[in-house]
Amino acid sequence: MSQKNLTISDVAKTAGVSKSTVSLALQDSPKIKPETRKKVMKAAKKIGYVYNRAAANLRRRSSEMIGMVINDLTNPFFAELAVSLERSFTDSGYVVMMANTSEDTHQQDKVIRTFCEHGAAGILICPVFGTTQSDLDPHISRGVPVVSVMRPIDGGECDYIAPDNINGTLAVTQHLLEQGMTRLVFLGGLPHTPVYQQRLNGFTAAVQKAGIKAENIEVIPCAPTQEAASIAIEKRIKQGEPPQGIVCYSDIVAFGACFGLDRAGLKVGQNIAVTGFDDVMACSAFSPPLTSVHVFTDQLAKLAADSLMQRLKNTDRPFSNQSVLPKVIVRESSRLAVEN
Amino acid sequence: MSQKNLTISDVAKTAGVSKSTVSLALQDSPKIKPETRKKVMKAAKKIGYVYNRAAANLRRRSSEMIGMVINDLTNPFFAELAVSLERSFTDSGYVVMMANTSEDTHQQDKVIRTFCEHGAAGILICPVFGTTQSDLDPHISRGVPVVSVMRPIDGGECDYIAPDNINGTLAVTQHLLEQGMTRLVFLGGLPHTPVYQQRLNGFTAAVQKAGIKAENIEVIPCAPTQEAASIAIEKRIKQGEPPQGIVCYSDIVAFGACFGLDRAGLKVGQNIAVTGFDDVMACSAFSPPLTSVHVFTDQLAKLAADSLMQRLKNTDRPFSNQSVLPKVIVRESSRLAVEN
DNA sequence: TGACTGCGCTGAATCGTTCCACTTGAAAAT
DNA sequence: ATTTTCAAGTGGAACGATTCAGCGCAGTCA
Repeated sequence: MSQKNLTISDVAKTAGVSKSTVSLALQDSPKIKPETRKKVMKAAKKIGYVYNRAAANLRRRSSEMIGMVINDLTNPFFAELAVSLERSFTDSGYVVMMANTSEDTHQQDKVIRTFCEHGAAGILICPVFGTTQSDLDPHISRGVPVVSVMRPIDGGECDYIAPDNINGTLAVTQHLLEQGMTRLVFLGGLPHTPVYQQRLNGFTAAVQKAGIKAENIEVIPCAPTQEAASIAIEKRIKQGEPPQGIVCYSDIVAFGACFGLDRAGLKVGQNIAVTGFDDVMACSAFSPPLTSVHVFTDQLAKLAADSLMQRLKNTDRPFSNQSVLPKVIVRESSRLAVEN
Repeated sequence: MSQKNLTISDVAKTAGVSKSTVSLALQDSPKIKPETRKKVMKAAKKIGYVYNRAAANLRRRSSEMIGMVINDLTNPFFAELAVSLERSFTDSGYVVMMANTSEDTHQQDKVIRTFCEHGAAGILICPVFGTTQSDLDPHISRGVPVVSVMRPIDGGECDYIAPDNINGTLAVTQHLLEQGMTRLVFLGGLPHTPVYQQRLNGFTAAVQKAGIKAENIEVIPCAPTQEAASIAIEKRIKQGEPPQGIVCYSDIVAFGACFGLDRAGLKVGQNIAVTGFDDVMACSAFSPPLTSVHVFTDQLAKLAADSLMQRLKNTDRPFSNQSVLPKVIVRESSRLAVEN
């Protein structure tokens, strides 16, 4: 049955050299003559040898593997971010393994522990809301660095990379205000989360600066899902005079809002303006194309990956928070007909 | 600096027992008295010990880790499927590591190899279109089973699980025909792929059975993205009398089609019917809610996970193809106003 | 000729765990 | 009283790689 695993020794035997030579050859060591190396490679290919990285890492006491922990892969924004992150790491020669936590703390604990048990060199995490440093500690091997993206870790001894949420919603709200709108809604998001606070703060700052009267401003939180958002906005529209513009917590919320408004008989981009946040790919293909706050996902991913890789080289540098200034991308959903 | 890794021996020392005892205690062996076990656990927690699964797997020559290879995580359907699969495996006590290939064969080769190098017990793959068994072979360690989902592997020596694409589009096309429509379009998909062939075949079978004249049927392939679909359908509408119904290759295509139709001034669910395939979560929150072919993602995931786990127990059972009969979910996008 | 250099390779210890073969001490069976 | 059995735990050889000290050998130099 030859169930036996093929090892470096088997390669050595077929190539007629020693174990050590094979090992060095596989690592492209200059101590091995190119000719010998070729011979080794050929032997390896011939018998179908597959490197055992676990064994290597055991001896070498380090790895190139980084564990990526994502809160919700069914959210297009996080999926796009995850893909970007993965690319950043693999471009630098690291190996990425990914796991989804479905916004569940237990699942999150489990996957972090699993990654550490498998010898991850570092952890990149989009944490579940409310994650604290002491949630993570027991599962992380000593010395394994953590970098968090998008959401902070409470008491976190780690680097943290996120878009500048405040200035993002500030800018997009100003974009609506500049068109002369005076009755605005901030829609979506979970009130107890820091990201919500920041995005709402940006919105509030903009309307206050513009001197808008408080009674013309509404804040309608809801779960950041299409369904919740569409229901919430539909309900609001039924209750009375509609606002002129809706600044949404995220693109997903904005999509939901558009569907809800459509059902309520309002025309987004004509009777009413809607803006998103994140600028996922679907924004531009949407109808009407959705104005959104572009957060430079690729840039966030690159910063996050770089932070983690820096820290792998140099454990004891101070922790840093980095934020990326987003940019408003104006599309049709926020252009109103002149009248009304 | 105490950079030294904590091992089972350190735990043994603090607990005042032997290495072996700790190992057995961690595995909940009945050879260890509960009392001793408690003592060991306490010691482990106290010093912050983290199990080294790589070392264990090395010795034990097996693992509970399965590698999941996904072609495109930014596609909501595959993201939902991936999450479902992950849950199926973790529910059975397996550890899942995931990687995205972005529909790139090289990336796919790389992640498969990486999983094998890290000692994956099995591989679950949504392969890039066109993947053949001989693409995979060189990267897979001897005896590691592979299960593919959604898309077949050419010459594949593996189990294969997918929805019954033919009957899916057949049924949804019939749903349109039953409403008296006679001019239909099949939109989207890449012609050289098996999934496209099957879905188109189902469509064709339905219209033929209904005796629809060939000149009333159009097939418009395009990349299965929102953008491509919206452009393709918009162009088609400009060219002349619109069809009554559009059967789309996938939900993503259908979303794009709806946006394109909207821009072209047609009202989906009133002037024209649109149907999707996959029934992703966003279908029901869409406006109008999208009629789609529900493929029972959870069931597919469960079958796939079970197949892989079966094969891990019993290597030499014959390979099987399983398909799940989908179900048409009728929503507003396919209900036409009586007139027209 | 003998000492030295350095290239290319090898032998053996080691990483953290598992698990088989063994020990030990006490209780049960003869 | 002696043997047997058993429960609970220990010792140490693997697992498949890395890595370092060292070895033979050819070439160089004085």
